[in-house]
Amino acid sequence: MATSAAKTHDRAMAPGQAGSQAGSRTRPPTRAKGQETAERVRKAALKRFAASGYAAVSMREIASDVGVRPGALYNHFPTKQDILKDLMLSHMADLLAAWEASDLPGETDPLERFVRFHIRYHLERADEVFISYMELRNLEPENFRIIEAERRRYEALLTDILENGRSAGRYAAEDPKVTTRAIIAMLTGIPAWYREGGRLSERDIEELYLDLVRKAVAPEIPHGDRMA
Amino acid sequence: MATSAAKTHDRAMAPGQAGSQAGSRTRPPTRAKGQETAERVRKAALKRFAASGYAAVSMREIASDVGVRPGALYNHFPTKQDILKDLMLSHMADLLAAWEASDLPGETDPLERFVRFHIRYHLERADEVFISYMELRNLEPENFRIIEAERRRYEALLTDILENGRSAGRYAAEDPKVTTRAIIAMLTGIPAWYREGGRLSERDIEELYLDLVRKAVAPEIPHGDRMA
Amino acid sequence: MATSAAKTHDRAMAPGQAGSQAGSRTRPPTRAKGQETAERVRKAALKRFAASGYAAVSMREIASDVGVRPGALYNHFPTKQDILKDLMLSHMADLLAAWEASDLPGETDPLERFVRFHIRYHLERADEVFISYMELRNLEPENFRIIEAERRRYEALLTDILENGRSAGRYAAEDPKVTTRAIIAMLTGIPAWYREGGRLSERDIEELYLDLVRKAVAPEIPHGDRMA
Amino acid sequence: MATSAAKTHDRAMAPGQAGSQAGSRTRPPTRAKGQETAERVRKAALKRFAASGYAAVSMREIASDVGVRPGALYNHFPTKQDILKDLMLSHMADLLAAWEASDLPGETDPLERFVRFHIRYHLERADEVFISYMELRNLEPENFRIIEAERRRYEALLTDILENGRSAGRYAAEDPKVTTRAIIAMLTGIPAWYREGGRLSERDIEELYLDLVRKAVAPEIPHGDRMA
DNA sequence: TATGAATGAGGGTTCATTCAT
DNA sequence: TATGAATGAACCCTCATTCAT
Repeated sequence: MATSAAKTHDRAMAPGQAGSQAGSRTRPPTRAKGQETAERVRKAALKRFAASGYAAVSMREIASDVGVRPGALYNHFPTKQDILKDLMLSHMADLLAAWEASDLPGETDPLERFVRFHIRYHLERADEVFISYMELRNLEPENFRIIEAERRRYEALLTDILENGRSAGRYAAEDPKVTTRAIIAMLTGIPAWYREGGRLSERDIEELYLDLVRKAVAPEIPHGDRMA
Repeated sequence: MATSAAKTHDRAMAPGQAGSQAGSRTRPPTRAKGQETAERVRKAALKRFAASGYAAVSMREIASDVGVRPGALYNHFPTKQDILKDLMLSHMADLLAAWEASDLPGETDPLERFVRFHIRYHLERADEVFISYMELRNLEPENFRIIEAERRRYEALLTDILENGRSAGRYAAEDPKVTTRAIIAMLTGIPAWYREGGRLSERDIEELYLDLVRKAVAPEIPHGDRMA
Repeated sequence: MATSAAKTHDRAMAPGQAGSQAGSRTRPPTRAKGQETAERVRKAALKRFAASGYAAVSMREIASDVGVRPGALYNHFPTKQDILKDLMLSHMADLLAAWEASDLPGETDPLERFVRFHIRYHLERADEVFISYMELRNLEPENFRIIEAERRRYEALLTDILENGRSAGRYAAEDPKVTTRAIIAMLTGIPAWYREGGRLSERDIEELYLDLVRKAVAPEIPHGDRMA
Repeated sequence: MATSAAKTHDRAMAPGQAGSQAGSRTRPPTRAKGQETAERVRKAALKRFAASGYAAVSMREIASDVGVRPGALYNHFPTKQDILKDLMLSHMADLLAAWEASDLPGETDPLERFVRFHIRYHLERADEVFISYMELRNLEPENFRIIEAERRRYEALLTDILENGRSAGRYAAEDPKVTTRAIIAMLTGIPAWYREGGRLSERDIEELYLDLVRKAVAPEIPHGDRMA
């Protein structure tokens, strides 16, 4: 599946990303054991940040989850902030890479592709998504800028789709930028309430939201039933 | 205006609510000076919580904003958690009261009324709205339950509208509960990016989102232009 | 005695000094109990810094000496550095104030007055003197500048004496600035080895050093006994 | 030059000394590369200790200066304390060896020889001298005793000179031990303020201090100009 | 109603050192 | 001989909160 490829890709990139943060006291782990520990740190921090919020999570808690003393974390990440940065950067990189790799077979409408991709990815990676929205304000300014740029890149994908669709007469989003935000907000809200095993399957959700989105940007308003 | 009536109402209730929580060690302040201080605490906490998140804000910061020593805060709120609870409870009470009071003149379609009300209220009270979404996880369980109940009451307003509209054949939301969440997520996302004085006025936003919502729940898809 | 007056003076000044360090989170203690604690902190820190050096002393140790939890220290001094600064500033202020107040009865020669004053004061306040020489490098740059200026003021006292004495033909210090440093280094070295109750009394020391200093700056070398 | 011979001598002895300290877990390095690294460690530690003080310098900083990971330091010195001990022992050995080797041509007065030697050596090896005075208290008791013994040996050189000179009627130091300390304190203070390229050359300093010392211990006080 | 002073817990981070590789 | 990874202790400091005044 697309996203698992992305996951592999991401982890393959990670050392490069970490290496690019010049001046940090902590080199990225190079030995197998260190790489494993670093990955466990990422996973523990992700879970904790998603559950309690960055500010409410202590390095001691993360260390305890990982099964290591607090000081050992600093062999892998120079600061707590860097763990957050790493998680958010990886997430955005994964997300964009997964989009590139997502070529749902038999689908031709790009809007449908985007909606399905977004829902699936966001349900699958709920924690990453969650902290990427919630912890933006806990990023230091420079990190914030980087993440914001990635986010805009992602949103531009949908804006392009809407604009192209409008030129082609397929959709009628009056203001593609606003519509982009509206659709993304709508879709991104799903993981906040969706629970597996509930009344609706993931596919049900996809269909329902796809229908809402399609109609919202449909080129024409049906005959006599405008409201008000 | 509707909301100012609500505000009065809310403030009148708030001490009573606080007093009713069993075990509260702090008497509600009764003198004018104390009420003023309490209000300044609420305002300072609101700004800070919205800007940095509950966990990242210290009582010292709030006290400093208010112009008082930390210890003095405890004459007005028994704990930091109670400040958060107070803000969120007031917000939900205000929101529902404002809805009751909102009778936009000349409007007849309830969905339009809801959309316009929600956008206006959420842009006007962006900080309250923001913390009400962001700080849910920092509420103690009982407080969380109370807030969640209020939130569901508010969402039920829209669900009812959608269900009634469907019965009447005016809208065609296949799954009104899901559609409610979709619409509310969409609308609630606005304050995250909307800036006064930007390209679009608040009224422009209202029209654009109203159009999206109307079409999304429109009863029929026009003739031959389905996507794909 | 001169120095006890100075001590009183110093403590009377201290709040003013502390108050002048704008922006610090910690106000100088205002209530009697707080003033007492602050004084105990100063004393404990002085002893510890003199014994082990600033860098090797922990706030925990100071707190423990004072009989208080570490956090309580921060009600009196914003940082560890501020304790050091306070000690060194007070010392220099005390020293200069004590010089002003030192009017040894019956003495007329200013060089003698200086030598006796310096030896007495430095033996009496050995800890303050010691940290003022040893911990200069642990002062933050601005604090360092302040202390250095005070030190130069003190040294200038002796330089003036030597220059005036040279004009008057009483002494023959060829280079009064260098001679100042030489004399002060010589005298300041005393507390490093002098122990009360040893072979020599404090007065013995005074006489011995006074003799060395007098001869060193004596205007003429006696007849034929130059060395070499 | 005298001191470079001493330097060679010292370095030749140092490993042996280190090896002779019972219980040392670290074999003295035998291969060329290790010896080089050990020397770089000494140099880096010397600079850092002189600049910031033993307690304020971390093994990580030293390792970083050397271009090596902290763990590698322990191949050369068993503990941080041993680096300090090594530096101070070497310094004292060097100093005494340099004195032995110092036979300034044409000089006959031993006091002049001592003064010139001391000033030159202390200006040339300012860092070693500095830490040997400043870091005494950071030596473990046994190391302290060793260093103190060496220091007394050095001071005894001057005391002997003064005593012999007094017997011979050349000088008149009333209390040779006190005078020794006075002179050494005076001379040792020079590197604290002397800067190359300043108003005075090293030779100027020598002459000025030599003059002060000579007069201070001159056998007679010139006729009528006693002070007071 | 507010303050100054304290507590006890815990925050992120650094430390000297060890040791398998 | 050097490294990467870990330990366990300690670092300075901040926290929410209490309480006598």
